[in-house]
Amino acid sequence: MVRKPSMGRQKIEIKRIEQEDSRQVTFSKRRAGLFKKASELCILCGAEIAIIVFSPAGKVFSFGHPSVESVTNRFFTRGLALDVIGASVSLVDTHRSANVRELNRRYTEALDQLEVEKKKSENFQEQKKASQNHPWLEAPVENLGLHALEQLLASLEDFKKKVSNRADELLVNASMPSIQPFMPYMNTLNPVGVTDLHFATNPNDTMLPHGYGYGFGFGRGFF
Amino acid sequence: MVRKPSMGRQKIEIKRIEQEDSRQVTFSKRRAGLFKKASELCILCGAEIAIIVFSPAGKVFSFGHPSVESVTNRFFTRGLALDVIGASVSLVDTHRSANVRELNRRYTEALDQLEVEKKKSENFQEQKKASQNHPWLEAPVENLGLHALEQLLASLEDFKKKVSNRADELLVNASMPSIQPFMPYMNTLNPVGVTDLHFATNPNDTMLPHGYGYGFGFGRGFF
DNA sequence: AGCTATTAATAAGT
DNA sequence: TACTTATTAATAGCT
Repeated sequence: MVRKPSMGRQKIEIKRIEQEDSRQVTFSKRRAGLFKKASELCILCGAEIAIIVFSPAGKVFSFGHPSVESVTNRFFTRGLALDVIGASVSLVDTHRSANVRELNRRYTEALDQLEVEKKKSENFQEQKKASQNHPWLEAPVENLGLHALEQLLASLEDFKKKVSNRADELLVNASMPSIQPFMPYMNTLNPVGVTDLHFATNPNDTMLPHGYGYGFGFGRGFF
Repeated sequence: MVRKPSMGRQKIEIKRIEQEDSRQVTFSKRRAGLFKKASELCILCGAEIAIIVFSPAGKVFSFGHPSVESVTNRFFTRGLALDVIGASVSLVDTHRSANVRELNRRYTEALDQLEVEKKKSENFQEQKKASQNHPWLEAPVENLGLHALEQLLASLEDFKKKVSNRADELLVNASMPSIQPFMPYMNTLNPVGVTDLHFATNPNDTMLPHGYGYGFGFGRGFF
């Protein structure tokens, strides 16, 4: 047999793949990889995970352990006590109203807290603006002794950590799209899903290609 | 220095990790890995992804591009014609459900925002504490954008050189007693940190831990 | 939190 | 779409 001189895996930059074919291949491979990782995380750590993936073409794929619905329901009703949730399932109007009132109360409460926190941050920002220009960078190093230099370097190290933390913060929290207009339903076309039925995972997971109309109202039955 | 003969990565079976501590660590590492993979898939292929993860302790983490809300809405309304949605329940019920859903969404949103704000405050407190010895190091890092941070790091680098030169002077002129405590700082101060700013995560994603200490029955424990 | 030795994932090529 | 292979990326076990 003649050996094939494969280039093997090459390093790639994480940016949009322009080549259509490669993009599709990469999508398939990586989606499979993602679901596998999720599955492993569930098994290894007992986590509950829901993943929904729309391909650029609009195909849907989902992974859920124990199921997408259970996890999303839990997510969207989080913060509500069990009795509240349980009561809501009854679908009795009276209870539903009570649940809505409770939810509303908590929402108001959260907004109040948010107000307080924002004020804190504002205060903080104003305090800091005074030193905006970093005048300490012009510090008279020439006059310092070795010991002082050591301390200075220690402080610089702390400062560098702050900068790193800030960078992390930006990367993680940067643009929380939280406050944005409610997404209209049906704003995208939904083509037909493809096959991805075989996958070595826990049978208790759901890992599905979609394309067949599949509807249970968002959060319905819980309020 | 004697080097440590780390065992390196070992092959593991994919089954529940019984050891509590290891499970925690693995959960954190792999959750991070999962979100990173998701982020890359979004960027590389233009996919839209929502991930919701509940740790065994009940803590929630989510990833969303463009947001968990938009993806889940798209998912749960997929394949349902508008009239079907309307017909499934009475008009009144439908509208009420929509309102409750919206309320719930805003509540969730508010909790997320709160999360971010609290983190900011925490960061602030830590910085305040850290910079007490050198109050002049108190710069408004938390107000800076990535670009500003890069500039700041550049300045920091210049400053570090000044400090280094000064240290060299002292060490050359004096009889070298305390080189040891000095060097470690030099290493950590190296401005390679600038590269950290370019982590390839799309700022349009949301990647959040949830529910720190809000006493809704979640968020306790280490996960 | 960091650090390696390894395993696991995967970009290209077929 | 599936298989192969050379590499890169993720991470298990320690500190």
